[in-house]
Amino acid sequence: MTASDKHTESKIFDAATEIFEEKGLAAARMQDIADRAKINKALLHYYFRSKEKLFTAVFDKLAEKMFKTFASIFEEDMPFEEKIRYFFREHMSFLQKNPKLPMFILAEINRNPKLLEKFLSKINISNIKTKISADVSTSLPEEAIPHLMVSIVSLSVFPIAAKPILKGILQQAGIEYNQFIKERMQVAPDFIINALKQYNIESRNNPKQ
Amino acid sequence: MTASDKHTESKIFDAATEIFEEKGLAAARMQDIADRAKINKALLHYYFRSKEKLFTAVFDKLAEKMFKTFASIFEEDMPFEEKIRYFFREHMSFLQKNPKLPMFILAEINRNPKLLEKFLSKINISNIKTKISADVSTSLPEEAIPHLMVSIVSLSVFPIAAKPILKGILQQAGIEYNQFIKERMQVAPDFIINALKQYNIESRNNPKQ
DNA sequence: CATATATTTGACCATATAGTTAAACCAATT
DNA sequence: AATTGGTTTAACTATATGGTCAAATATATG
Repeated sequence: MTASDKHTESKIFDAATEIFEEKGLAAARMQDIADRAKINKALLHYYFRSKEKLFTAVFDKLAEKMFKTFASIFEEDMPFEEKIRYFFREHMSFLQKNPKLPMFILAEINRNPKLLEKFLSKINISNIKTKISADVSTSLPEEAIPHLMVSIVSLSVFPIAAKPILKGILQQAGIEYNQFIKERMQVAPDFIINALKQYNIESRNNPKQ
Repeated sequence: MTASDKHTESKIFDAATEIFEEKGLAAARMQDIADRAKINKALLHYYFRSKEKLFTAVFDKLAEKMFKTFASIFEEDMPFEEKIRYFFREHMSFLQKNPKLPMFILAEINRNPKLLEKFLSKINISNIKTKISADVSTSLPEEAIPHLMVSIVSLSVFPIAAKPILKGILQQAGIEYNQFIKERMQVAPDFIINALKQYNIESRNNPKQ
């Protein structure tokens, strides 16, 4: 048993991850995966019975990886503002290192919503709402929490998911994409915190009831 | 020549639009398109020489449709706040009627960035920056304009592009997706305007130089 | 060492799929 | 009615692709 032999399964898995992330399920070719893993195509079917099974293995791993990064909003014990800033730093630098990840997850779930079910069961929404609610209870009504969450995710994920388009447009404006994303780690939390502060001010001037 | 004969080409085009939007280039099948158009597969090749050509025709039309909806930010002659609200109403109700559109464009450009070039040449970035800049010149420094633009697009497009995921998560929280999007037409512009107001307040308290 | 077990490969197979072709059909023109 | 030109179809081809298999090779075990 040579050194490389032992990792055959993980070599295949890694190659499959690259190909699937790049091309998506439909455009990915088993032969391409075999080539990238530098093994015979039949070995793919020896370790993973079918393309579908191999894809599911890869997707589950990547979806796990993706959803995990959202946890940092909830786990850390810090003031709300600091938490938002922390989240954007952590989350966006993670995404910058895995730029294909969000688009892959979005596109594949879009084409097969069944892929989502496994992960939905792991998420406890009301728990999340409660935690965020505690953070911003002084400034936001309960109903606004889901909107705040969606805004946070939109502002962090979209600029990465739309990388090729954004990169192209920024280029025309003489702006470097990676630098722009770096700035966003600061700009986006500022934006959110400002919006909430302003809300606070307005609700103090016009209190409900 | 019967009534339906005349529309063969557009029947094919419409069917292709549906299939491509739903499945993407790689997963779309010429046979499926023919079936949906209720014609023979050979007719596809009679009117559009190849799958690639048919796809390009469809993509160009849809990309045009997509990018056009952003124009409303720039063309209308109204105060900035009103313009933002107008944009979210127009843009998001358009997207709600075409929910597959943003994901289709994003995914296909992601897999083949060459598709972008044709449209980049049509966009005059500095012109757009100038227009927005004039709107918000009192409250925002020049460098912040691209970030504002990206935030606006993120907040409007992402919740539609991520529809299947968002719908699933909202369902768990007992929230109806379409109602949520309707609310967002109001919530998102509020959010943006609040953020800018607050920025204004802070920069007045801490003026540069 | 001999036997069993797991891994790897090259050569296949069946099917799906984009694309082609030649003939049929239809509608207008003379 | 015959001719012409555009349209439509059924049948077909070539190739790509996921998947299989039996033989070969390596590895572990008695």
